[in-house]
Amino acid sequence: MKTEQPVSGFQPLYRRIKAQLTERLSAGEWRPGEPIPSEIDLAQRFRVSQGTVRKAVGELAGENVLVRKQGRGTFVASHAHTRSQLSFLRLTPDDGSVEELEAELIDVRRIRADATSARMLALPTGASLVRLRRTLSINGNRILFEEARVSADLFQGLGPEVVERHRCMLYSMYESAYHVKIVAAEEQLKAVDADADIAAFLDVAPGTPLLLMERVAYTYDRKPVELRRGFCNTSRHHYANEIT
Amino acid sequence: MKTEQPVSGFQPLYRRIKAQLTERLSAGEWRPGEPIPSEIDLAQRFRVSQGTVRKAVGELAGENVLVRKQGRGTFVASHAHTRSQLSFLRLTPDDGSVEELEAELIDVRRIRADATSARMLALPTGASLVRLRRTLSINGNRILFEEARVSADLFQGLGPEVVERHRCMLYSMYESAYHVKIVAAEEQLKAVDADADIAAFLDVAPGTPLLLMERVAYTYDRKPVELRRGFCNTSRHHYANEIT
DNA sequence: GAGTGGTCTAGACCACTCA
DNA sequence: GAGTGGTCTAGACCACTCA
Repeated sequence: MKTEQPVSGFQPLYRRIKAQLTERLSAGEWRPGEPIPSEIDLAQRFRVSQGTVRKAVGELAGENVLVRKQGRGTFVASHAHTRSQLSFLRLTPDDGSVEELEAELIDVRRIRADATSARMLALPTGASLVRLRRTLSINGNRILFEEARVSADLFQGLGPEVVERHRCMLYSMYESAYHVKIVAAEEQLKAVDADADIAAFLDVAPGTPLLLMERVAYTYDRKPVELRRGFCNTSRHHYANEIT
Repeated sequence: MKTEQPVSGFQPLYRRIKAQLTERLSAGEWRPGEPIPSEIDLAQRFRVSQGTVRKAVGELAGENVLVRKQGRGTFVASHAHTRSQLSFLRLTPDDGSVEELEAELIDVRRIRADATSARMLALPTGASLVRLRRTLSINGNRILFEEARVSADLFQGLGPEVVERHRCMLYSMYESAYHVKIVAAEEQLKAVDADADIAAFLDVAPGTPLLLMERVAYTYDRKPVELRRGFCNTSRHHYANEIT
């Protein structure tokens, strides 16, 4: 029997259940890839009907936080178990699909957060960050240069070895090596000219138009944990988006 | 009591209800902006429980085909009634929001469908199309040049007068003047250099990097009805996208 | 065959809107 | 106060997976 009342505004029961599930996921009670208890079990624990649990789980499944598998159970979504490892990469060859994806690490360094990075990561200016740079090839064509920035505090000991060990799959690494699960992201896209450095990395002439992708990635409760900036050669590839 | 059985594979009842609702929407039984019958009413008509109707309506609401308003009813989504008239435009100023949106029509012409356009619109090559060109300004800055192509057969008599009369709000015009409701779209983005023509329209130097947006817009049952191609000056604006 | 999520029902009651 | 969508329950049964 729940005793607390919402301070203001109406919060349905299933949302409070959802909040409790999110809290437990965030605390690591159930790890990515693992099953959570069955709906009947959860209903008994929370002393609500199965329908109410289903509604809470349904919303989390809709947000790709949980994955339901009929006949098997409900699982914590995992970047390691995503079939393509590409769930957050919207780039596709103009003809055909992504058959092969290869990342080449350039470097991993400690840097100080500038004012903008700090604000976007909700850290103090000057906070210690880890900056990782790499290139990505799709089907053998190197088309993306990107850099990622994360808090050095949250990702202690993050260096080239850890990255290589996880085959450059960053979100999968964050999740298994640092227990930081990326659940959503916001991207802003622009068209820019390649400067000399990036042109060299992508084997194009300086001044070539590139698609600039800037991303903020969030963990549970919309806490920002990673900034990413990518430059993509879109001469034979495009960014695909569905609008509804 | 339903008698037909699915030919193969299991189709739950609520999906058949959903299909029937879609059919009626597509046939124009309920028009954009109008309410559909209440859930209790629909449940009686279809001889199912309210819960089953709710599930069908819920999926259509999730696809932005219907809009539920507690205490008032469920309405057919309408581009004319969307608050911002921008539901499909993902462009935002880097600082601030879209306060004012203004379109300037360039021309409206009949053209023949090239092989690609024809294929994407599921029409024969050489079919008659209407091509509309315009520029768009956000908060007084002209940042987008775009052209739209639709079947001349489906949009009979589409000329500059019709467009102007609807204040350049194309999807709203398709819906009210031609009973064609756009419900979804797919976009592909690239970075390109401005050619002389487009540079002139956007008041930029030729060679300026622009964001190219190519879109296929669909009506009910994923029937393609419009092709659009836009070139955006992203020096002070960006394309915003949410990834989950 | 046991266990899981998925569907469907009937019914009670709640939050909200509008006349 | 009538009517709408929104929540919640309890229970039956179905589709699917796996040992």
